[in-house]
Amino acid sequence: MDQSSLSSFVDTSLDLTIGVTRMRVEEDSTTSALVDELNRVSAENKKLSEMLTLMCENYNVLRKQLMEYVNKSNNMTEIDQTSPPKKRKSPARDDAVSSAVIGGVSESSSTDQDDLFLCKKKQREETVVKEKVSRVYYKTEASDTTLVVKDGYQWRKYGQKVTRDNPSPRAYFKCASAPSCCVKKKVQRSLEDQSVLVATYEGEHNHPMPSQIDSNNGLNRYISLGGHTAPAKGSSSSLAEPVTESKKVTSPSRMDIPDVQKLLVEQMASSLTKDPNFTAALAAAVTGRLYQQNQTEK
DNA sequence: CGATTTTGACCGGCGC
DNA sequence: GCGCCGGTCAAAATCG
Repeated sequence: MDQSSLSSFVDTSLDLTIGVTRMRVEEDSTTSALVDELNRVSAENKKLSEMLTLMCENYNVLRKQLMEYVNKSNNMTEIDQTSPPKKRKSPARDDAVSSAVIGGVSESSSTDQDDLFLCKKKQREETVVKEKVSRVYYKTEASDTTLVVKDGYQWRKYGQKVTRDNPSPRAYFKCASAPSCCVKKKVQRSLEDQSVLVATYEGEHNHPMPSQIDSNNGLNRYISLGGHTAPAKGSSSSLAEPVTESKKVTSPSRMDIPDVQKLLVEQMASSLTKDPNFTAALAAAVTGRLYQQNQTEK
């Protein structure tokens, strides 16, 4: 992904928090000061508009790339489905459902138990052969010791381990939103920045997000969808590469493109609206525009 | 009292 | 074959 194309809308830290109050000019202030102020506001307003335009363009480019990527992934799925599974012996009970559909969103009259069998079977094969793995960074309070990431889905924790490469414990979650959904995620604090939670998602949800509100109102601040890039450092307002990095996208269930787009838009919007610099600049720009209109009407 | 979390035990892969 | 390590299981503890 082209980093440079993204960097343009990353930095919203322009000092655009102009003194709006300054516009409440006292009556005895000179006209030239007013004109200067107006010019400045207009210039900044223009700059903001350009930033917004650029951001929209970048978003469109990203969306296009995502679409292409998803399409490519789907093609790969069809190819990979012919490849033989690797080792790892299956449990005995798997034989009972060996004729079941593996891969693909198997639809059917299968019972919940069958779903679980399939789920486990699929899961095992996916971990070896094909798996969609994405990594997401979340900003949290450094003092927050919980490994909870509010991403809109419901998760059930089934384990916690301290790994060798990172002293902070890694928590293991399974999707609890739907019984037949076997998406897993691992959450661990970043080695480099303890205030950043690294969530690694495996698999794809085969159901809609139960609560999209939660994903925006969560305690954790979303930083990026990204691959192996380092988590954003320093300013918490940084927005890293908004790309879902996947190792091999060949898991059976197809990605729901509208959902992904929606999620992407929500996450971008959430990141922007939570950025104090951006909101301040936006407020200043809107106020400036209103003020400008008032002046022209007079 | 059911649902959820915690945590030690267990399992399988992998490198030596 | 052995030990290490990551991942999962499941009984116990905790919570609402």
